[in-house]
Amino acid sequence: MSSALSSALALDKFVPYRLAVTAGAVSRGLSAVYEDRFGISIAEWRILANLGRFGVLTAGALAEHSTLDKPKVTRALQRLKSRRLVSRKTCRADRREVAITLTIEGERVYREIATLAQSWETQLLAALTVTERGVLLRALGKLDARALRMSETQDNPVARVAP
Amino acid sequence: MSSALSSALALDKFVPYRLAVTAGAVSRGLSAVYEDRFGISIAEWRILANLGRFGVLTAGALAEHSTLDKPKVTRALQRLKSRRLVSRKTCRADRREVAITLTIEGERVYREIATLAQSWETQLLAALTVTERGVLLRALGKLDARALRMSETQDNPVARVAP
DNA sequence: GCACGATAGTTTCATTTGAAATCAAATCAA
DNA sequence: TTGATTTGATTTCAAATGAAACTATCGTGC
Repeated sequence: MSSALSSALALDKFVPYRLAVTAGAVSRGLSAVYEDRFGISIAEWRILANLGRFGVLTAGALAEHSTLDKPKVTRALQRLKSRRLVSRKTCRADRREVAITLTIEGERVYREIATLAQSWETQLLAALTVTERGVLLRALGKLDARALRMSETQDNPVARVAP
Repeated sequence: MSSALSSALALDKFVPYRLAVTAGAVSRGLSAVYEDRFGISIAEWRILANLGRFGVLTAGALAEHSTLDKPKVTRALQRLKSRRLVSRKTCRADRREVAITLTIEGERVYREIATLAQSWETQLLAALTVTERGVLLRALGKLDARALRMSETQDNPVARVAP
């Protein structure tokens, strides 16, 4: 019935669209698990996760690792600080920087959520074969790198993407 | 140096995180291409794309197809309407529904962006082998379905995910 | 018919967002 | 030094967001 354009874009095979949809569904599904149980937002969880993984980080490093913008990091840290899950200390060497670490309580919460997140992921990945999981992760890495590279060269008229 | 927790979650292998990061990079990269050139937002493009693909759709169907919430659809439609890229008509059969179609100009813009988007995707996918592309799309589909299913059964204590 | 609840779409409003401005400290140049 | 510039982090503020309330219409039972 509905008169689609002859040369219409096949959205169901269009990778940017499919990525956005799946990432959204997965993100909402997982965050629901810890948001209502711990009152932790996605941004807050990303920060906890990176602190759990890397130990000490500055606010800027956190922004980079967790791909959050600076104001989001500042605000998430304020909430985490007020709940005593992280502690902040201006760096001796460069007093513009703030070193962030998990408190004991922060580590406890991190570990609880990490366990939950991991078992949620296990259930999710049960939908895939082992091979598919490997290819998926590798493909995501390649696409990520390529997308960033394309964005860079986009703004910069001198540089070109290699063929 | 940085004292990571012994049992830390390996973020670089954690699928929900990797999906979010890659989807974000790809989405930003692509939208930059049409946002500055056409002044079309992501939500607006999704609507154009679905109209281009399906011809006529109600606002509700658009929301479902494009995974946007209702207010977002309403507002995106207002902007598209004011730019005369879509036309609205209340349905004869059920006068609560509004049938949306692309105008001639809307079709033109749709086709232009679709062409751009497709060539952008081609450049992106050059990072992957043909096999990887296939596996990626299939995996995304499976993950999407599974994530939705897990979210449903989460809220509903009776249902359980099959093993 | 007329009340009832359900559904499509819009609007409201308190919250969230993020680009740009700001502040503070470090680094560079003269 | 001292002024100019850059960099890390925070704050501001206008715009976007989305849950809930609302409006309009539909279908159903009485």
